[in-house]
Amino acid sequence: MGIAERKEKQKTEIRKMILDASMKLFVEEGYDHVTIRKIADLIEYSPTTVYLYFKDKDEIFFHLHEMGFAKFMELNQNLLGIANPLMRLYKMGENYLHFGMNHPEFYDVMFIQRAPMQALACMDDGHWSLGDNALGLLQQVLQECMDKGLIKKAPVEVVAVSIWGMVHGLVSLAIRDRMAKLVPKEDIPKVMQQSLNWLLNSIDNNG
Amino acid sequence: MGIAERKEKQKTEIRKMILDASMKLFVEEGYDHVTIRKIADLIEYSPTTVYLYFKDKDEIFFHLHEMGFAKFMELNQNLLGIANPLMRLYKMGENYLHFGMNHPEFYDVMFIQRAPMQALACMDDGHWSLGDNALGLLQQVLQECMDKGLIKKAPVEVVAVSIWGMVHGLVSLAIRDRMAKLVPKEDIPKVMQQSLNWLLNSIDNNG
DNA sequence: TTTGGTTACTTAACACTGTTAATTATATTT
DNA sequence: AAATATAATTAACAGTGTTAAGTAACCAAA
Repeated sequence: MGIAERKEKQKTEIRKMILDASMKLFVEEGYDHVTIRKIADLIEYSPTTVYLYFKDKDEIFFHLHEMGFAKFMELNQNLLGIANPLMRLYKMGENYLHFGMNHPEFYDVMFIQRAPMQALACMDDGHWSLGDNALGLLQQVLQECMDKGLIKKAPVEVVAVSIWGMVHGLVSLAIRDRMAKLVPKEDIPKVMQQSLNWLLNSIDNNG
Repeated sequence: MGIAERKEKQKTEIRKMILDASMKLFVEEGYDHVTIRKIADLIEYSPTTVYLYFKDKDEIFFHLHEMGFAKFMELNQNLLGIANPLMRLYKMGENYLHFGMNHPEFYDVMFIQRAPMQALACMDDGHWSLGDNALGLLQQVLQECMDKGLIKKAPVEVVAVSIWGMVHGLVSLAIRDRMAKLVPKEDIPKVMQQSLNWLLNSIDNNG
C-alpha cells in the first residue's frame, strides 16, 4: 500500500510543520505568545487544522518540552570525557545552570509550566521519562562518587533531590526575577557558580 | 473636610472588597481562575469598576502576593522562642517547606508567577522589600551561626542564596508535579525533610 | 468515466479573557 | 434648582482555546 504510506508521511510532515512553527514562536516571542492562530498563520493553514494533528495546546507544549530535553542532552555531551565522577558532578551542575540561564524559555516549559505535565497525565504511559532519566544520571554519578569515597555517604535519592532542588531553585528564582533585586543582575551567574561550589565543597570528603 | 474623608474611606473599602473577592477566588479556584469578571460578580459591580481601583490585573496579584508574605510571616512567629540559631535555621527551613506545600497557590504568586514582579517594576519604589526581608532574616541567622562557630564559615550571601535555592527548588518542583513521578506523592514531605536535614548536617561543624 | 464514500480542511461560531472609550447615573457644589 | 464633578455602567475591541457543521479534495469501485 504505497498510498497509505505517503499519507502517513504527509501527516507526520504537517505535524513537524506545526511543531517547527511553535518552536519558532516559542523561542522568538516566548511561551505566552505561542497561540494556535499564530501557528496556523505560519504554516498557512486554518487554526482548526492544528487540532487535527494535536489534541490541544498542552500537547504541543509537551513536544516543545521534549525538544528542550533534547537540547539539554546535547549540551551534556561534554560530560563523556570526564573520568573523575566528582568533576563530572560539578560539570553537570554547571551545565544545568548554564542551560537554564541561556534558554529560559525552554527551562520554563521543561521544569516550571504545568502544561506539559497535564498533557503527559492524559497519555497512555504517564511517565515523565525525560525528567526521570536526567535525575537517574545524577544519581549514578553520586553513587559513583560515594563508592570511590569522594563524597560523604548518604542516601543517594535524598542527595540527588537536594542538589537538583538547589540548582533548579537558583535558576527558577533567577528567571522569574526574584533574585534581580537582591543580587545585581550581572552578578547572578557568578553567585550561582559560588553556590554550586559551596554545596559540592560541603559534601566533598577532601574539602 | 468630613466628606473627603468619608470618600477616601469608601474608596479603600471597595479596594478591600476587590482584594477580598480576589483572595477568595484565588484560594478556592487557583491563580488561573481569578478573572476581572468573576471579581466583579462577587462584589456586585461591573467589571470596569475594578479598573477604577487597580491599574490592571497584575496590580491585584501584587497585593495577593503581599498577603501571602503576611501569612508566611505569621507562620514564622514560632521562631521567636528559639534561642539556638542553628535550631532556628532548621525551623526556618521547615516552615518554608510547610508553607509552600500547604499553600501552593500563595507560594505560586509569591515566588513563581511573573505577574507581581511586573506590577512591582511599574511602581515608584521597585524594590521587592518582602522577599528581601525574608532573605535578610536568613542571612542574619546564618551570620549568628557562623559567629558562634556552629557552622562552617563561608560568605553569608552565598550560603543564604544556596539554602533558599534548595528549599525553593524542592517546593516548586513538587507543586509543579516534577517530583510526583519520581517520589511517591505521599513521600514528598518526608524526602524534603530529609533533604533539609542532609544540607544542614553537611554544614554543621558538629555533624 | 462517473458515482459514491472517505479523508482533509475551512468557515462560523461559542464562551471566554483583559482592557478601553463613550455614556449614563449619582452626588456635590454653586 | 442648576451646574459641575465624580462614580459606575454599557458596549465594544482584540484577543484566546476549542468545537460543530459544512465544503473541497482525493481514492476506490461500477
